[in-house]
Amino acid sequence: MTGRMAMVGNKIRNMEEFASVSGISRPTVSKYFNEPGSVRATTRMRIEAALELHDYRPNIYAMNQNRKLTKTVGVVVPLLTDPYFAEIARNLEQRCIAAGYRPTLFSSHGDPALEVEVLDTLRSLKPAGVLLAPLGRASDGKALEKFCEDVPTLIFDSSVDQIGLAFVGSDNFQFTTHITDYLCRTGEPPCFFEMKTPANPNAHRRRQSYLKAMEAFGHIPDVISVEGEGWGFEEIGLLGGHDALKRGRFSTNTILCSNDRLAIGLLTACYEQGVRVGRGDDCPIRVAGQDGHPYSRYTCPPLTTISHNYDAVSQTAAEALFAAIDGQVSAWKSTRLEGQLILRDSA
Amino acid sequence: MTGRMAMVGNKIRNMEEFASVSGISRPTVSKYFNEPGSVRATTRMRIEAALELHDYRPNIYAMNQNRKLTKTVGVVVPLLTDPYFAEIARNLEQRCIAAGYRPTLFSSHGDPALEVEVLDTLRSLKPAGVLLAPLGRASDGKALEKFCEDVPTLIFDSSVDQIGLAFVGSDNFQFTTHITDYLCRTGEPPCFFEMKTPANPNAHRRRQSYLKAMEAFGHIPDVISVEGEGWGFEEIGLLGGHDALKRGRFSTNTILCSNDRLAIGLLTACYEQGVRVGRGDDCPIRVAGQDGHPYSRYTCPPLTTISHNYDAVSQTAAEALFAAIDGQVSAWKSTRLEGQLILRDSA
DNA sequence: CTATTTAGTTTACGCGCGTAAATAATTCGT
DNA sequence: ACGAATTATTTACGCGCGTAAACTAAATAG
Repeated sequence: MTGRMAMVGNKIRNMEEFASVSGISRPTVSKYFNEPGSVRATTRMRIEAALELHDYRPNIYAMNQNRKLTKTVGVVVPLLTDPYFAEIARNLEQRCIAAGYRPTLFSSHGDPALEVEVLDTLRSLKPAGVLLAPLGRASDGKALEKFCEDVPTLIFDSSVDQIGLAFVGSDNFQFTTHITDYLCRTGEPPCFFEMKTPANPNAHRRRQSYLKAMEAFGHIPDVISVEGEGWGFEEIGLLGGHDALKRGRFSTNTILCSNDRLAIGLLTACYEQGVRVGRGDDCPIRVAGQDGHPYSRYTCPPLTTISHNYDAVSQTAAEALFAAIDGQVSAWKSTRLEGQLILRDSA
Repeated sequence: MTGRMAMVGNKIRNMEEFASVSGISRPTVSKYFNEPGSVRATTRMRIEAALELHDYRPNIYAMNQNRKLTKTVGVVVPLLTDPYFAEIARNLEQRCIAAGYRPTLFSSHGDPALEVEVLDTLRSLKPAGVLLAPLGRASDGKALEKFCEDVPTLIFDSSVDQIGLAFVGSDNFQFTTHITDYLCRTGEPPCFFEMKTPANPNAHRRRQSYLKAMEAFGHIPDVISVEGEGWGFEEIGLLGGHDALKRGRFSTNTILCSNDRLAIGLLTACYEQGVRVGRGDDCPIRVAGQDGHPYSRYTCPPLTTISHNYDAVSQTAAEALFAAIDGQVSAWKSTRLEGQLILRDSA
């Protein structure tokens, strides 16, 4: 229930009118809307009292026309239909609102051309800042770089060069090292299941990290790279999994997937071939993922994975952006947060 | 690759400047940006040639300030982290772009208060129209109705009274009747697994439809309503499923779930209790869902479901809205599209 | 080639608000 | 209670573009 009731019949058309009914001058009312704390408490209360009665809202187009920086914050993710990005976008959105910004959500839908268009649209919105998760490998690096010069942009999730204000994401080396370590300690050392041409640079880090970890533990690594383009990871995992299973491609009984969506597809392939997955003695293989995907709890068996710290990533990203918007200049830096191992039945 | 290159050094600051460098008067340039087809072909080409060289974009705030209706179209869904809504939002977004509108995406995040806030925000954006999927039962009906009076709004997915321009969604009666029929013909008649207090009115239609279908087939219905509030359907299905399995609550070997997300949770519960699901003789139960959730292909076993016709729903919804925006008045009507049975291994 | 239609140009105003400068009123410290 | 500091008011201008009116140039028809 908002407090708006008993509105007086005559609608307020603009700030001028609202100022007169509230008994405050227009410039002061203007100040109030741009920063409620910038007017005296008594004045603020009088304005808010008038607001209750007349439910006036300033015209956002007129507001933003002259302002150098708007209160808009753009949030861009590569693919909103991926629950991982949907979840982190939701998280960021709420932080923006809490900080007094107006978040606007965009998805590149896995398409580099669309990503550039989104950036163009965003530029014309004159946002105070942008939280951008690039497509990765497929991104138009030049376009991203140019955009970052024009608009205060914080890169998250997957880093592309050293652009923008800063980078915040997960420590993919720690992810893979940690879960590889776990798998080695609890059973056969894992082979690594991944896409041959991943869309995301994090995938490369994870493979490298797997190779390094296996070497450190004195095991022979085995990477299974499956075909498949685009962002339909589950389907790629399914098809690649079927193929690898049929050809006996897995050299150990433990499979570490490059990400959870791939693992979800692989689990389905295992199921369809009657291969029971889990850590029990009756299970011929174990499967683990990486990301802490919202659905990883509900796979069969529930997926052992190493999860992003969603809260910490989005909090760090949002706060870094807001600080930069507030003028706190600081050198570019990369923050990579550790993930948390989530032990479930699949491995 | 956009055609923008070789930009001249001096940046264009406004339409006045752009008009002069393109050799066209400002009012004509203004007409062009509002409707490229409204200027002569030769003029259009001259403007577009200048556009290649100078990459000017009109200030959208100044544009929208005076225009009665903007080119913005709001797309509102109850929960963007639900891949079903994410998918339909993506679909609608692309149709808006194709039709020359600027879609803006909003999620109510399952919160009625947020839904009202989204509507308020939307109102101040002066959108040409809105595609709104309400939260349902929890929505503030008064607020929705008032909003629909102010803004051309098309309701989709779940209908709330007879508000807005029209309603477009799926025919939930057909959904449940069809899949119930299938289940009855291929094995034991199903019992119905649902939430006791569903957030969405479609759930009520589905239960009623189940009851009616069972009666028509001469079977005794059995509805299992599980506890649980909110939008975490998988979790509710998981907990409710565990409970129902332990207590031997399912009266037949076939379970029809009110929706796919509930089914996903139930499948996990079955797995965790060692109950094999499928239509084979070795499987003690069958499970079916409803919605055609993007992940239903990847459950174990893959989920038999009845799928929304995503394309048809979004196309019908978008076209109805665009027609209304173009001034084609027509009486309120409700369009409910049939779903398609997707046979997989779970039932 | 002229009459007529169609499209572009000039000119001018207004939208709703940000914002600056000078001034007036209020608050606060002591 | 007084002067100093803070905050509000008055006045005025401009942002970038939509849009209307009167006019002029170009395209089209016959």
